Amino acid sequence: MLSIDERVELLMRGTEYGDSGLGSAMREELRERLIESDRTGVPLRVYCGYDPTSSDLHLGHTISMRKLKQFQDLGNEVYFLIGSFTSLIGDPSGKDKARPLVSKEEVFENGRTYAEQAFRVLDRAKTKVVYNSDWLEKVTLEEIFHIATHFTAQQILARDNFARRMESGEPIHLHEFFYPLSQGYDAHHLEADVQVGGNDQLYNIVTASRKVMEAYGQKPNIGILMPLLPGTDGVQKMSKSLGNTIPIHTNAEDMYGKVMSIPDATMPLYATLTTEWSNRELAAFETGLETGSLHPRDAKMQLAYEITRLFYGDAEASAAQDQFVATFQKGDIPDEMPEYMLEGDETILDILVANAMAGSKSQARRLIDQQGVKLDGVTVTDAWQRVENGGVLQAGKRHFLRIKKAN
RNA sequence: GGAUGGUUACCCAAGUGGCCAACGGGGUCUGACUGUAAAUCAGAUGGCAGAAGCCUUCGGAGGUUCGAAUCCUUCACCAUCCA
Repeated sequence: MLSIDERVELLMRGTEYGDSGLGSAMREELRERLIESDRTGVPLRVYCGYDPTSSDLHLGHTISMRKLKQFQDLGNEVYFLIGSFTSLIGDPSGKDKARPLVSKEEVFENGRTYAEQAFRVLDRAKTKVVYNSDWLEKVTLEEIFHIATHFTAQQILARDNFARRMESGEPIHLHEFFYPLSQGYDAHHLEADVQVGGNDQLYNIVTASRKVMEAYGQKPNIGILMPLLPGTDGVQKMSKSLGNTIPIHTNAEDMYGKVMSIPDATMPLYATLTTEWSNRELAAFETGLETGSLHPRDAKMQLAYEITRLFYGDAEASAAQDQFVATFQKGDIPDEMPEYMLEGDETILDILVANAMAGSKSQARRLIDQQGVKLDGVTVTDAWQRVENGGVLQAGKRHFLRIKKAN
């Protein structure tokens, strides 16, 4: 068993508060709560909420999940909360616009897949999956009033995203005010000792949740705030709506390739947040990059391998790596690719469309015009060319199709 | 309840009778260059059509006109401000 100090160090690793006072206050509370837990033998109750507004979890979500895993490995009780109620409101955090509302059916469908995907990181047997609609749906208006008396409009409007919207005349809907209160209610209901989340959750986790818990006479939860992971563009936060995600639910090749597509400057952040490298390995990685002793390409390959390995294991990760080297570094064709049986005398144009390598015939023509289509390595110039004897058709850099002749 | 503004392609946004398949930006795609990327440069970006050309699109429906994203009528939705 790790000492208290070691545990605090581990659990606070990678956190980001944007305010050193808050960070050290949280660290101190965590230490006290761990000591208390040791004394009483009651594990800490730790949770993180996920709003299932889209169907897939991505690498950004795994940051908080890895943190939950650390708590879990230390014997604490972990709740994976699915925001089946709160996602109907839409978290205004970090948003300059109100979120579009999602339907209830969608939310539950997504919630199910979330939990499944989460077990790629978390220990299934030790994780409790809960849905906040189970209790939030039953909260009475009276109770809402009771909670709301602890909040002021000024306080909420002072949050910079609301302030910006006030400034620019963007609408602020009243229901958005209730998001932080609902999240606070979750913490209260779960009697949470610790709540993990992205640092855009500062208000929800630290201010709102603690306020609500205090209103109920509970010990306020400790916030463990993690930085947000930028997407594959390296700039904006990873988010499905921006299309810059690395989904968990994919395959090893895709994951490896997507990690390889992040900009160089983003590598250290990814290494810190999404790998299980020790502090020492991490330091070696970073100094290697700084001093130039580690080639950025090789560094990124290490990173891509490590991230892929965590989800798919060594065998698949190294297969993905081999394939990546072959296709992108050597320009070979990959070993595996979809196949297509010739039916008659289809033209290349037809085949491209039939196999979704182009969205329409017009698109396929453009692709050919732009010299983006190759048959067995030879650039196709004639859209009406036939593929008599089969071969490998390539569209762009990464889409391949093995065409076979029917017998 | 009153006043005003708005609804244009994946997103933002220009266009206020013909030169509009619709400026510009973002995104995306392709090519070049690379270290795989990023950055940069070039091109493309509704559909059908081997060229010409045709068809569909500017919130919905109807109308005026030789001709409408642009004018009129009407419906729907959204927002801001003042009560």
